[in-house]
Formats: sequence, C-alpha cells, structure tokens
Amino acid sequence: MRERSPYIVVVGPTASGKSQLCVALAHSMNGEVVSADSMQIYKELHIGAAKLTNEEMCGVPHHMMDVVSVGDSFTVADYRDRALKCMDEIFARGHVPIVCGGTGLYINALTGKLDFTAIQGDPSLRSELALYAKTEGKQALFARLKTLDALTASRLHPNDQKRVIRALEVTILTGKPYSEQVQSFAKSAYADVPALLIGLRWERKSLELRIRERVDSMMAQGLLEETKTLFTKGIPLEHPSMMGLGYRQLLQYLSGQIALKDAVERIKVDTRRFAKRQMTWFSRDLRIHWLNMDTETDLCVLLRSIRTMFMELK
RNA sequence: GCCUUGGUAGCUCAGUCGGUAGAGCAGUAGACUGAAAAUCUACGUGUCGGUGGUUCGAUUCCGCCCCAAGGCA
Repeated sequence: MRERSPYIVVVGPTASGKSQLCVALAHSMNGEVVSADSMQIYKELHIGAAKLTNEEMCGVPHHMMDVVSVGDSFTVADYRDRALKCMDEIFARGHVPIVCGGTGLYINALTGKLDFTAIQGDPSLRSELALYAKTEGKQALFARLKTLDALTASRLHPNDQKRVIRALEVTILTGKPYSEQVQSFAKSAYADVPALLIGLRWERKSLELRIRERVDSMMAQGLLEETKTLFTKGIPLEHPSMMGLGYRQLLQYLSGQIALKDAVERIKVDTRRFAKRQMTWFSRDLRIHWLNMDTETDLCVLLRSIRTMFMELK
C-alpha cells in the first residue's frame, strides 16, 4: 500500500446529494472528484446511474466514470487499482481527491487495508461450482467449503452461494484456505488512513421522498429510452451492468414481464431497500463523520465545516 | 329494489368439517474482501366488516345491518 496525502471521502445512501456536494466542495478547495460507484463505471449508463451532466459538473474534473463498456467485466480490484492511480495523479497536480460514492465495497477497497489476493475470478471454475450446487445442492457445495476451509464456512451461510463459490475458488486455485488470505472487514476496515470520511444522513421519510422524486425525474429525463438502447445491445441480463436499479426493472418491462407502471413502482421500492443496505454498511464504519442533511441545509455552512475538519486532519 | 359473490396482516389472498389463523409481497433489523445498485440471514397478534343468536366455546353455523364488485330490473 502506497503512502497517501490527506483526501476527502463523501459517502451516503443513494439520492442523498453526494454528487452535488462534492462538486461544490471541489470548487471551494481545489479538488477533483473520484467516483466510487459501481454503475457510473459504465460508459453507456447515464440517467439511471445518476451521473451529473457536464453542466452540473461546473468544470470540476470527474474520474472513474465511463471507464468500461456495459459488456465488459469489471471488479473491485480493477476499481481499486485504477482509482488509486487517479488519486496519485490528482496529488501530483497538487489537488485534493474527493472520493464520492455509495458503493461501500469500493470505498473500503480504497480507504481500508483491503488485501486482495492475487487470485482473479475464474469464470469456468465458477460455473463449474455453480453447476455442482445446482445438481448436488447448495448444502453439498457448502460441505466442500467446510472440509477445505472450516473457518470461512463458519462465517458464511450455505445459501450465500456467491461467497461460498468465491471462497472455494480461491482455496482451490491456491491450495490454501481462503481464510488465511483475507481478513474480515471488522479487523481491517478501520485502518488508520489520512482520509476525512463524511457521511450524508437523512431522516428515513425525507430520503424516501427524495428517492421517489428522483425516480420520477429520471423517467421524465428519458430513462426508458436509455434502457431501450441498452436492450437492443442484447447484453445478458445477468451482467452486472444490466442489474442497475432502474435498468433492471425497465428491462423486465421491455421483455414483457411486467407493466410499466409496476416497473416504475418497483424501482422506487428496490431503491429504498438499497439505500437501507447502504446505511447498514456505512453505519459500522466508525471513521465516518455524519452530517444530518435534514437540519444542516445551508450549503456554505456544510462546506465550511467540512473544510475545517479537513484542515484539522492535516 | 332483488339476486349472486366477496369483506381475514400495509397489499394480494389461503385457511379454520366450530377449539381465536398463515403464505407471497411490502416492512424492520443485520451480514458483507475480485459479480457489491450484487448476494445472503433473521423477524408474522391481526377487534378474521359490524351486531344479535345457537353453543361450554364463533373468525367459522344462523339472522339482521354496513361496504365492494358483478348480474337482473
């Protein structure tokens, strides 16, 4: 892990106002934004990924957006490598990186001491293991993990197939238990890094309202048209880029599975649940300084308090 | 006005041959190391529409009333 100068990280659930705040923050302190968002990665995703328009970016450079195409594969490790490189370049320019995003795993990959193993995903092994689970049962797959790596098995649920498969994958490919190669988040995530982590928090009801309004506004901006364009590309619906909130539900509508009205309602419900999961994730990161957005409505006051905290960190 | 079918969890409904009830979805809480907007876990008391009757006991059977949908006028 390389040495780093101080930088800022802004996290929070979807629709909490991170992007706008980061632009203002970057403006006021010579910063550049580094997105930490698993959907903004994709070039062809705009409205549903809630990317700011060029106009809204107000000339502030944004990184880690539009880096791969929707058909490409992309992993946390890819994110970490490329984002760290971006941050190095920003520091070299004498600017401050402002990491902005709601993908908790990406945030941890960047700010924590996440030691990824050298083992990349092996699609053929994965599908082989998935087939095994399908024919022999999830319990049988889990039993294999139990014999190879009892420690990891003890913290995973047999039904959590993705994690069971990943653990088996690493263990089989290296011949060493997965648990010897990774630490749990609890031990690693609070590493002492020179970052100021800011979290944006809303009352539940306020966030729900913001989510509803944002989905309606996305539809008004042409989310359906954007999804139709994706639909014609014929990318497998299981591809991560097709699983994004908004796209997933509208693709179901376009393939005749549900009514448009229900799809839009579904987007709102699923987005709310996602926001809840994000809050669960971030709430255990004790480094985060939470700002209550319901009460702190003055942008200038917000920016000033963040800058003050950042100066104290330095 | 008459007939029919319904009224059970926030929603859609199942069920109780009379011993006060349970699924899916929603909701709440949590987990999370190379798919993460993904994936996974735990959590189920509600005047069983109202009221009177029969009964040891009624959400269940009977009467009346209210509400909804459909049909006949």
